[in-house]
Amino acid sequence: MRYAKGRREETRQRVLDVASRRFRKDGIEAAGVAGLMADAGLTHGGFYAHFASKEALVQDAVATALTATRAHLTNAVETARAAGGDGLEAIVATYLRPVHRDRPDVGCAVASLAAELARHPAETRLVLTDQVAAIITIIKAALPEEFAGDAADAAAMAIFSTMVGALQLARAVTDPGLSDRFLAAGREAALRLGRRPRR
Amino acid sequence: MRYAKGRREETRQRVLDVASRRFRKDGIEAAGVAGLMADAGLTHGGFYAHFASKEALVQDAVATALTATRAHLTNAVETARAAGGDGLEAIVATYLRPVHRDRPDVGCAVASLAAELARHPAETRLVLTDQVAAIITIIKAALPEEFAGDAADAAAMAIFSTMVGALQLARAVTDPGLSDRFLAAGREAALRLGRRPRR
DNA sequence: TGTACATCAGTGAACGCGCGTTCACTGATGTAC
DNA sequence: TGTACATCAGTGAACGCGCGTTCACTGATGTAC
Repeated sequence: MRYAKGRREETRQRVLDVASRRFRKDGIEAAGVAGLMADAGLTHGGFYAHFASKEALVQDAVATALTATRAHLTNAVETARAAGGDGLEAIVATYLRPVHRDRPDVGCAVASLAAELARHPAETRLVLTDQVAAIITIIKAALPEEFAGDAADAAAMAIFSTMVGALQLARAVTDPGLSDRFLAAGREAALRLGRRPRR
Repeated sequence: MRYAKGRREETRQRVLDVASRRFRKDGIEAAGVAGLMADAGLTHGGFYAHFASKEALVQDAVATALTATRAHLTNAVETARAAGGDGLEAIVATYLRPVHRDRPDVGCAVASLAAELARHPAETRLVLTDQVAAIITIIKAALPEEFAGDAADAAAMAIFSTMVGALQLARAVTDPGLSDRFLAAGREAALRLGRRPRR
């Protein structure tokens, strides 16, 4: 049957939303096309009316997920600054919160998928690269004025690396106390990396 | 046929070595039992004479891989100290070397598999947890004397988080220059986290 | 020492299942007259 | 305004393939006599 005007785009968005959550929760390989479509209330055959391949969906889903994560980070910075607080503190507190550890499905796709995406085609890794660069820019903008140029880039990259690693370790480890300590150690370290070195 | 005395253990080790490399290179899910056995020069049916399940192999392979990684780190510390150098510098330089980024198959399984292992059964995650704790202990022992107790643990956990995150980002990103800068930023940050805060 | 037999690592076919993708088909809607 | 028809998102069966696991079987070796 032919469907009403905005329906096609609406369906595409629904599949994209389902995929971006399932990929982050279960991994890309473990989330099959048929299951994603079922979650979106459709049968699997219709998938290719919206995406050229599963890999094309992965690219769109990674971009969608990380665009949302960037919005969360930007919003955290703005809210903190409006209240007279520190932008970097807001980023670090948001990223290394227990709820972020416990809800990978709505969390940062870099933490949940970077290792898996490293094995994907260059086109897919390029999407990730652009998103990572944009996140680095957000962190850089939240750094104190003392940081400039290459030093600011390096600090932002180190802070992001620390947050990604700490979140993953907090998720992987079975001991809840150790998990909490990875989050706390990551927060403390990320903030320290955002201060001007005293040397 | 019945085989010579040490043959069973020899075969088991060969499968384990193949698995620990393939898991790190391709991911656990992407490395199938049949393929692993073929790489070990065997047919897939014999797999269950050595391992109760693929998950049991995963547990052994993760332990094997990370035991080797711990040995590399310990060795780097000892070699550096014997030459009058710094233990932490040796760890950081070893971990965030370009060759480690480019050879995940023989590298740290935490960097390549932490996110995937976070979705595995508790028994498997426990193996990872023990190995992570042992790595933290190695890093802690390479810290300056000023660090003590909880502060030393936190510093070691932050340093490991930074190294894991930086290595993953260096692997995932398509831009070689950006990749190198993630390694360099990670090295600088990890070393800074290993110095006593001046405040 | 020589012979008979039990052992068991390894083989290869088969199990049911899910994977990504293709394709002939459906049928309510938008468009053309 | 009313009718005929083209459109195309979505359906569901089918494609070949690989997955983890099971199982009857093989046959050189170690053991028992």
